[in-house]
Amino acid sequence: MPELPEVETTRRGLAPVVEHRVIRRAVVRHRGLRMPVPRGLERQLAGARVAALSRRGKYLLFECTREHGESGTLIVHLGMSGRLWVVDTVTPAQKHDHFDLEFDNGSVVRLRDPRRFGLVLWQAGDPFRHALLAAIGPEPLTPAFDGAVLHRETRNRSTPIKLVLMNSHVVAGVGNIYANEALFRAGIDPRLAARRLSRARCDTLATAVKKTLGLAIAAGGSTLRDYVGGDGRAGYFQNQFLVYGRAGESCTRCGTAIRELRLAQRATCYCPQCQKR
DNA sequence: CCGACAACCTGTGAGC
DNA sequence: TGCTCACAGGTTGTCG
Repeated sequence: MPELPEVETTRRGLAPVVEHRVIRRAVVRHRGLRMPVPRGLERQLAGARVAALSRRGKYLLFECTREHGESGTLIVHLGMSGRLWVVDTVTPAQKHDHFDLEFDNGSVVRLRDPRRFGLVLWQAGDPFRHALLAAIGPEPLTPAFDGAVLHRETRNRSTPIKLVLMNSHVVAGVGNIYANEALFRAGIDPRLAARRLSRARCDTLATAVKKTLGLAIAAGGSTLRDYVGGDGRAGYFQNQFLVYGRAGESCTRCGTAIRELRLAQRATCYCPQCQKR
């Protein structure tokens, strides 16, 4: 999927189009996403104004208000293959276009998600009352995530450090690509048992996560297959990958061949020279 | 609580 | 060309 940088890129592309605009109608063509698209969502959205488009981890939050009645939030997650971008009302929906948000100015925000691991949900009132958002870990790009958090979260775990980074209850939004990249940047072997990470290396790793995500956002995210941001443009961070997808190629830092193995069925790429246990 | 694993679903590319 | 298999950016639920 889009990881945090791709979701943030999508958010930045969509925000100028949707913020302060009124939703004319919502169209649901397929309710069978990872969780069912709630019945009555179309009614909740029609006539509502999007006050703000925000993000929490990999979740996009369309914060909706209305003149009369309760405000609430449209929660969208892109799963593995979801894309959200702007079309116009005459653009025909294609096979995997499951959801549209049509605005009063004729812009249509369209969700395409072939694998249907994504989510389209509604939460009345405070969106963080939703169980999915309430359970999520700190935002990695804020001070709420740091070496101290990582240290605390790793003390009692024997699982590989990479899987802790990818655990959304520990830190929000870090997926497979950026976990690999951040561990390289921090010089840490992805297989290292989490509890064996020293306090100092927790600081290094937290910093590396922030750096990696920040650079990726600045590059507009990574374009794999046909991902595009909310403004329809491709990201280019994939050209800056240091280890991900580079098995057999030489390490940019030391020249050693990058290796690949599987952790929890996920491709794990690392430099055996630069990354230590 | 932790950890390993299957499950959800479709598309694509590699290998034969 | 076409078949089969492994794998792809994520997350949840189940079971030990």
